[in-house]
Amino acid sequence: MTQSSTSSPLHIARVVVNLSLDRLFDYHIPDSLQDQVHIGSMVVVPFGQSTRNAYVMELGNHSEFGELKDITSVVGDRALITEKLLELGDWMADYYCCTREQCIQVLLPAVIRSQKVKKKKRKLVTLTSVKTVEDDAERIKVRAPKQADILIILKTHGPTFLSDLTRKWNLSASAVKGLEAKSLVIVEDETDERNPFDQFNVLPSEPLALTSEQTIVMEQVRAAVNAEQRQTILLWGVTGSGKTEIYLQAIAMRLAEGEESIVLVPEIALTPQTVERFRSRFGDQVSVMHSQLSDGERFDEWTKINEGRVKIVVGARSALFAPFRNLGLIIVDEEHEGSYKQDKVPRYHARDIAVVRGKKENAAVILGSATPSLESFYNVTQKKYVLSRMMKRVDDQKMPAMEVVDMAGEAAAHGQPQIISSRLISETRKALDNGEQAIFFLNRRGYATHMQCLKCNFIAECKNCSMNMTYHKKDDILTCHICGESQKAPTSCPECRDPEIKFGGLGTQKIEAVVKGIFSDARVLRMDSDTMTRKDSYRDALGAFRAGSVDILIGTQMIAKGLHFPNVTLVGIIFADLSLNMPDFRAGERTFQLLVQVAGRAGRGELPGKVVVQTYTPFHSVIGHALKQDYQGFYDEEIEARKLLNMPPFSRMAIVQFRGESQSLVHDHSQAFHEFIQHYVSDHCTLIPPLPCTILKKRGKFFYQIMMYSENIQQLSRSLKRAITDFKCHRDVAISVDIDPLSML
DNA sequence: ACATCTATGTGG
DNA sequence: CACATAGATGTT
Repeated sequence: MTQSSTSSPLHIARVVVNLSLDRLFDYHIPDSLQDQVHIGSMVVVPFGQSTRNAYVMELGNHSEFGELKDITSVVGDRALITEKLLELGDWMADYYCCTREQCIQVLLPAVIRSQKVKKKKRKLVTLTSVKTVEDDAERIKVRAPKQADILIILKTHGPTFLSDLTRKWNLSASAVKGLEAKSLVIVEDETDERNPFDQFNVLPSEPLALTSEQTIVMEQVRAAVNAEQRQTILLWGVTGSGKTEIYLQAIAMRLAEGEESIVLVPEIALTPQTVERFRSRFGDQVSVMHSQLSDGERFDEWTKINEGRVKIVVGARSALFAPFRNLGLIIVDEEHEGSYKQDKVPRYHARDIAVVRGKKENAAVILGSATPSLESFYNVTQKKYVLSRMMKRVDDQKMPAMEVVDMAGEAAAHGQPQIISSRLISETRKALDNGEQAIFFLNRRGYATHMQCLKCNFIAECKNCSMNMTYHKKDDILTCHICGESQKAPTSCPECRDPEIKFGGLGTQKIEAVVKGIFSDARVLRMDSDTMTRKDSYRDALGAFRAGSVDILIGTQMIAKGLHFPNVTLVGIIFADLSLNMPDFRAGERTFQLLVQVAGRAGRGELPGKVVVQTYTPFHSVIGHALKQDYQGFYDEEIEARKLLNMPPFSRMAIVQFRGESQSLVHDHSQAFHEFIQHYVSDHCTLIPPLPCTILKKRGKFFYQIMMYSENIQQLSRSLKRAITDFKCHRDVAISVDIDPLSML
């Protein structure tokens, strides 16, 4: 229904109810609420027997329905979702094959939706009369000494929060009550904004002088912004080429025009270091959004943005939906990062949606990476994005020297497989002797990946998942990395009672033990999700490494990204084959990105860096390109392969997944759906019949999937939505759709 | 999601 | 027949 531009007020609101019905319902707007109901408002409506929250999608003055119920009330004093963001949500629901309500869940943070958190109110105690305070204190001293104390404190410190009086001065609230009764003080609610930066004192920073490469890129950014329809730039800059300074100056440029900016950073890279760079340049105009914020902090940050009190947001994936109204720029740093894809519905990719939001709100978009995703680089060749390149490190630092060690040869030489090669040992020794630091990378935590009985070949497997239990030596337990189930490690085989049990497969704990054995003089720190359990442990660990109280840092994913340590001269990649051998067409791409990113941690200061890559496939072309840091070479080869196999970006994918506790039921329904959907999709769509997922069973549920390929993903998505609505599925089988999946597991 | 309606099944 | 129970339908 189109909105008519009559002068008569619009009495009818079309809303989506906070249930996943994906339908619009009409309600009458009572006169009393007339000026409070806008598009994007959150309202309370009677629905069936109960009452529910709903979001206003459209306004009008005509309805197909006869009897309309009244909107009960409006939540908040202004629309909680901007019109543009609502449009974006609709677009996402269509594209990602999900309901509008599911998209609204990501547009509006849960703390805002639930309305459980309010602006924090604290009771502020103020003197009624400063002049007479001393006389008053003297007068009440005998009968109420505590009350007199309070008066003196208020005299010297001015208005004070009740909580501070009770905490710092150990005074009771009842004493304050007494004063209030005597009308000597007044107690009132004062909003107190939580400030996540309270503990930090940030020194201001000035824009840096740009290198010649950076100057050229800034010109391209300016051109992208000045274009009638603002453009998307792919900023391909090697590690250490100064991408962040580009971001900062681009933001400053928008700020000068009164426009807002969003900076997306992978969650794992959202360290205090990163935040500080933005805070030091833009101070209080920056808001930070990350998963560690408390509900209260998140509420305050969101409110600041919605009320226009900050102009810049730095945050992980969900910060893309910051409710700015005059957005000028979106930056997606490390755009190739898989963590931009949300793994629950709606399974959106923040980089792709950043480009869509940029289009809708005419904001420029900068996608930055040293190792762009195949999709993004392909989009450059298709003229969808503009390419900017920075091939030199600032200050003319050299790229680290990379060398490969053939672990098969190493094993032959020693008569058994080795964990740390002699080459890596000697390089580490050299670095340690020079007082330099080293990083060892292995993307797998735990001590051993499996526990096996040498006699009967029994392997400990999780009872909820089709997965081997990983051995963790520290607690002497076997644990499942999927469901977290753990048990005491047995001392003999649970099947045949044989005491000879073998622990096979490398994890970071094993590396730690081996490294400590070889370098008994070195201070070793392991960083993985097992050691980084406390809220601040990540910051503390990195602080210790920075301060030089750690020589060798061993870790998983979490040390691969964006860390900047000038004293690190050596990076050891323990087992490069790990990611290469994944059963996924993106394994090569991911390995290349990982190797180049990890290598980028070396030689970031005065000292040159060295990288040792250990692998059993030293002549694999992906490893070859990574050694030469040759992105273009890698891209050309990989894109050719994708073309031959008609894989993304040449075709687009959707995965339909079926899950349930009964394997046969799940299997049968996936078969039935495969039959069923034939009638819904066009000939251009390729259907792969249902297959059990790589990990068949997770948390007691079985998984089967149908893969679909098409040139036109939007059309495919729409057909899928219709098919799923029409398909009669058993209650105990759940269907979920992943559009543009990143992983096929 | 939840209430309500409808078609079908079961006992004896 | 009464009653139970699974599945479909509607909520403005």
